[in-house]
Amino acid sequence: MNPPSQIPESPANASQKRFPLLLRSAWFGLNQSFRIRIKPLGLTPDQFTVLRWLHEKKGECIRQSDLAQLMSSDNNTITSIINRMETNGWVKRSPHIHDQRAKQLIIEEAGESLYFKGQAVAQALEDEIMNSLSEAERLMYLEFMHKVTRACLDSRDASRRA
Amino acid sequence: MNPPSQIPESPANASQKRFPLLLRSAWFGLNQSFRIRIKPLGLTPDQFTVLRWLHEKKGECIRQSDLAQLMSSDNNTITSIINRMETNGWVKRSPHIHDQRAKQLIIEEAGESLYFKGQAVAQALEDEIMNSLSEAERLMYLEFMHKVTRACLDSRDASRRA
DNA sequence: GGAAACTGATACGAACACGTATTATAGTGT
DNA sequence: ACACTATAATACGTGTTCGTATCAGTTTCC
Repeated sequence: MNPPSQIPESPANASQKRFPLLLRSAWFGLNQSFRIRIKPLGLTPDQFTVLRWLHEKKGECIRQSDLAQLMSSDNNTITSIINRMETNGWVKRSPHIHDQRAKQLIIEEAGESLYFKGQAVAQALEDEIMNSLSEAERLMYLEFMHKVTRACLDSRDASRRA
Repeated sequence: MNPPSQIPESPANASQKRFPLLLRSAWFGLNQSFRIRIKPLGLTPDQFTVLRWLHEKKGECIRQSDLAQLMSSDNNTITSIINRMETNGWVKRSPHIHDQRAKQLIIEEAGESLYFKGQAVAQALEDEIMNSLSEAERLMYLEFMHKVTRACLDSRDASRRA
């Protein structure tokens, strides 16, 4: 009675151009690709993201809640990620100078070394994806994406306040 | 010694326009906003996505592995989501006609009713986000996004085969 | 100075993501 | 018929996401 189970890939399917579906697939695809590629390093994508921020903000005082903001995440998630990474000796917690509730995060040498290895993989992946657009398209796309991302985060903040 | 902890929001920060960061923030923002808004329905975003596909593909024979493909997910995750949703009486598993290994997924009335309520919320959210672009920009953006999404999924598939 | 409101981090539990292994069934080639 | 390979679903373990509650320290306002 039913046609054989097939995944419609390219038919005139309107749902293929709906923003939420595209965003979900793009994120899952990118994340899964990156996960597979950095697995030999013993890193997960989220752990790499932590290392990236701590590297780029080195010299600044980054608290766990700052990292949560930077990663569009929350304090709960950061706590559990940092627990594992501290156990592995990639980052360490230091007391904050002015606020005794807060903990300053510092990237360790082992973590920095891992970061550099992961960064090469990340850059190659980013270039590969961005090559699907021409130079001119890419500039416009990133501009649009920036606006849309802003709208998504604003919507979240509005929903939280409501 | 260090400047006070602050989240740089708008400075000339090149990392603000990097695709992986934008994609991550957009996805997290959208997903978090949607989660908050449909929480009163007792649904999670992923459960809603399941309902959406089962509704849109109603009449076709959808196996769990088909759903995994449609959602850019995998069989493990689908199994556990369907377990919960079956317990709630929103979907049910039927034996597949031609393949005794497979299970056909069918949306129940309670699930369909929930879907319609969630769909109203989802559409409002999508419209709200898309309003950050003009009509012309939106068309171009969705076209670019489609290409980029395709590239992300292709990259994942290539990484899996490697 | 002191009560109230707020914030940073954590504990705990539910839901989701994903890797590996296992079982049952299908398909393939000889 | 037979071995070989592939696929559908599941069980189990680890890591991530997020809500709620809790505790300690901070800020605000009277």
